[in-house]
Amino acid sequence: MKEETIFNAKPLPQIFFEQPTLELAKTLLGKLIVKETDDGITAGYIVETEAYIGPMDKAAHSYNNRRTPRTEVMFKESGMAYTYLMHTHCLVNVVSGGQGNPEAVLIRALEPVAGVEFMFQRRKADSPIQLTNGPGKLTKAMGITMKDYGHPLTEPSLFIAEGCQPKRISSGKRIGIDSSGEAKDYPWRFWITGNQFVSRHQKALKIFELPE
DNA sequence: TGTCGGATAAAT
DNA sequence: TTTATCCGACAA
Repeated sequence: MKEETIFNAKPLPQIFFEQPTLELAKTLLGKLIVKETDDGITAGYIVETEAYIGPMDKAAHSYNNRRTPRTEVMFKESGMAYTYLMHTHCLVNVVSGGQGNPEAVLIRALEPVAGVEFMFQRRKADSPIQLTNGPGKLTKAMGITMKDYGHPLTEPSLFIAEGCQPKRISSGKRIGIDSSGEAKDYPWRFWITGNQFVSRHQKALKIFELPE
């Protein structure tokens, strides 16, 4: 698996991104995210996501269809990268919801698969677990920056590929949005049940068993 | 636990 | 011009 998997990894087609945001947030789990830079390739399985459904979600930057230079890409077609800065950190989302409907899925944690040596070069960490177990950590480890804003994830040098199918998915409240009114309790955080690379442990509100 | 960093956008 | 944010490093 590893290098050969990556070498052969092909971007998923556009149609993959054209599913409802909550479905996409779940089906992204276990998929491979791949980034190519001058250093080489890094890749990891997505193990944690959060859905943001702009028009009715107070926690989303695009709440109430708020349209600014920052959120502009969320109004475009599904499958683009929405990167933004949170203090000093870059975070990456997958745009969803279709053109004119500003929704997105935040990538919150990865299980490193390839290019771990490059990740350690970019980030100080004691173990591979610490390398990509948070939304700001994984972008730094993979070299994802604001230059990736608006990049279609169906094409190199930043794309999503087939990975592995999780057996169980947990859902719970999203992280870090405590001042977003009723939206703070929406169960729109998803993670692979039991995975070591998830950013923060939390009691699951619901567990989904997936077919083989 | 708490502080601070320093882009973007809302609130004042 | 001030405050808040989908976070993380470090101090204590």
